[in-house]
Amino acid sequence: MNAATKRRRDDTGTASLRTQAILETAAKLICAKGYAATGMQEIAEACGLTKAGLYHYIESKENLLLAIMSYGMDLFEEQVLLQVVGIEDPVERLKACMAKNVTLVTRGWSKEITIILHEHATLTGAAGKQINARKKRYVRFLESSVQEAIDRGLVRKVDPTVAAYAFLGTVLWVYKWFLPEGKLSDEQVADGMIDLFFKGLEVR
Amino acid sequence: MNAATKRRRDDTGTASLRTQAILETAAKLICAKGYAATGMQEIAEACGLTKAGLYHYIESKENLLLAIMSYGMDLFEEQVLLQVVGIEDPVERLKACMAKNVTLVTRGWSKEITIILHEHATLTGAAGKQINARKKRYVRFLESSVQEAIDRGLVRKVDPTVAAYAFLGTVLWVYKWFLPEGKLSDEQVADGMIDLFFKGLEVR
Amino acid sequence: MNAATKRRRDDTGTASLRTQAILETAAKLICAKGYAATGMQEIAEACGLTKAGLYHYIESKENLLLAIMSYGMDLFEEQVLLQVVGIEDPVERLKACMAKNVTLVTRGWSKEITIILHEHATLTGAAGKQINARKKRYVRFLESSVQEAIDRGLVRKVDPTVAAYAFLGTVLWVYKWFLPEGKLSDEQVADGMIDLFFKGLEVR
Amino acid sequence: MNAATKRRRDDTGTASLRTQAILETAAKLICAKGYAATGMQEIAEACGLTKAGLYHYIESKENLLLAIMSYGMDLFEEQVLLQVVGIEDPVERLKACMAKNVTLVTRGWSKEITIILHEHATLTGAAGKQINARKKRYVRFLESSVQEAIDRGLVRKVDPTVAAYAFLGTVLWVYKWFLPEGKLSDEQVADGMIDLFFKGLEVR
DNA sequence: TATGAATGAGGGTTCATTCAT
DNA sequence: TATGAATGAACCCTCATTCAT
Repeated sequence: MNAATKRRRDDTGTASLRTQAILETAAKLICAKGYAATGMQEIAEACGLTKAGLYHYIESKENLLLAIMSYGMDLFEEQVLLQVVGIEDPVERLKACMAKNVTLVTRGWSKEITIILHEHATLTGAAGKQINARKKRYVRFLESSVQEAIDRGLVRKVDPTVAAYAFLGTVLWVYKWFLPEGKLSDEQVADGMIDLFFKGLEVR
Repeated sequence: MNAATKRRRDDTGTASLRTQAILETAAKLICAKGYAATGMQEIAEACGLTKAGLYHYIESKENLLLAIMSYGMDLFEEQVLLQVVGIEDPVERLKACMAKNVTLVTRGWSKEITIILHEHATLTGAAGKQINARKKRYVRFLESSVQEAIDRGLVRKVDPTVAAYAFLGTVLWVYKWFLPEGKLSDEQVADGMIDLFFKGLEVR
Repeated sequence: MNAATKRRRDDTGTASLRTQAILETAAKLICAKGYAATGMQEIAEACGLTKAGLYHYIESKENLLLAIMSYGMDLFEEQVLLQVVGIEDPVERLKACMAKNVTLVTRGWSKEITIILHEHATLTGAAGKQINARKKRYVRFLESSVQEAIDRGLVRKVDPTVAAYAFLGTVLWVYKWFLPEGKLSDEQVADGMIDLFFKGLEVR
Repeated sequence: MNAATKRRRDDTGTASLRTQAILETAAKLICAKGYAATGMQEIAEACGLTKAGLYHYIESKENLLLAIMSYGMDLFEEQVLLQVVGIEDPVERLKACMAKNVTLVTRGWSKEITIILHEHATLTGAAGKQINARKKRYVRFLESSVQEAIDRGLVRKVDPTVAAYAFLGTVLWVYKWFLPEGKLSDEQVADGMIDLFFKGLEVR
């Protein structure tokens, strides 16, 4: 129960400023090169530390990834879920959610989100379960919002699971191709996708 | 530059039967564990070869991945693109394309497709460009089909690029969550997604 | 079931000539500096190999120690136990055993024996159990020989366990102080200890 | 060369109360896991200190081992040698010595003794010489006691060196196998060994 | 075609130790 | 006295690759 332990992390909870900076740096690298292809050496150097020095702030490489992903999930929940759960109309809720979600992915802000998406099978064991549980919660939220909309007669009778995953695919695939300097602005993408997802491609 | 090299493959062209079998085996492993996490040792063993023996059939690990991906693209083009390019009605063409594409992902057939999707940033340099060019061709095909449908007044005026990537997200994200033994059959997923993508979520 | 596995070791069984040489070299180093203080680097260098090359012959450092100890136990059983188990008179048997045992320790032959004695608590888990079981067999052999001698009225009524461990202490402690070039020859030590152990220190 | 150093210890001389407690704690760990396998981190933690804090009390890990061993030798000399040097009859002296020595090893009291015995080759250089010199003194004491007994006609004519090392082997090997909760009490072991060593195994 | 042997580079991690505060 | 931060060196081990046979 010494000070070091206290200040560092309470298991993926809040971290010291320095630790936060390290997570940030590590996320940038892992996002760019992939988890497996990014060495601790490299991360340490990017942090202005030696490999050994880096280990004052993290427990292991795996744990570092978990911390990054946890932070990413925090970010997502704060910037997406928390912003929309209060919306009463389930269709408006889903539309707002899609907008927030696309923006989160398109804005350069969040390498963490990209990492969560790309390294979806990297973490195994307890750590993997921890992250997957939080992802699952999002799927459930989407499913139940769709179901609620169906019950209210606001949307057509579709399978909520298929709809949820179609929603996610539409929104998250973006990380694979979107370029901030490309011909499409993030708003164009968000608006276009909402329009498509809710109104469909075909003429009415 | 020995005889073996000459006979082997003309760089992602047709391969000998034995080489084909090796690609198959390697794909299974890489699909299951990821490229970086799959060792040459492991691959060699699974092929009933020693590491050194394996190198008679492939040039390098990177090249092996390229070969797998190229084969995956062949497969995709043969089983998806080739089946639908002939369809005159652009909407029917896109619907058939989506059906074929979802099926390709859901059916266990093609670990190669999964690898192409997951390792989308692993290959760098010339090899990466080669694959990306073929992917781009698919995007262009989707975009122009959408544009054609718009021109004919069959679908609403949407941004063809956004539509193409929404199409892709909807269809390809499936590899991240679909389980063959899950509660949804592959047909349910394909039909559900076509329905959603073309008719939209909201009531008309 | 490839050739490599076949030729190498059938789990601490017979080893290839090269492997034998490596065990020999490693034993010399570990004997001199202790297991924990001897690096794989060092061992590899002494074998004229790189670290990576060394790993073609061994599985791990722990396994290397196990192999050395197993070989030492083989040596011991062959040069001590096997030579004396056939002797009918239990007292003569124990005397011969002591002679052989002292010689084994004093002769420079066997760094392996020294390692077994010194690193008696280093190996844990299954490997440790394996070696300990063989040691225990030796203790049992001594105990039952003593008991047999008591039953025949050849030796005084003493606790066989105490006698067995006194025997072992007398004989094995030698490894801690004996120097081949010292003032005492190995025969003097062996004879002196047999005399002492069986006749006792005090005048009769 | 700060104030702390000055006050601390005059190299294996008397230590402050706090230092004593640290030696005690460190000895417990080193005894249980071995010198090489015990980390400074671990020791510091067990002392309720950080690694850096620990270094206010010790100079180095090697020096810590020396201090423990020195303290062990103090203990031994006080509890064994000092208790028996005054005994006039050399045979009684040796018997008492054996009794005290066995007890010292069997009683859990002294991890330090176990460390001295087990890590007999760990300390090198000046530190190693220092401890070995004290050990040698014990051997000389045993040798001369035996010689004295021979001169007085109390024991048979044996080589005093062999007798001394047989004595030590008998008595010290105990640390390798004795368990406080085993079937033999420490008194049984001590009595049995004295009986054996002085009267011999064979019937008279 | 296929092998065992071998390697250089690097993997993540831990070590005892130092030092400004 | 005691700390957190930091380090260089070393830890055991695995990697993709090469090459004589």
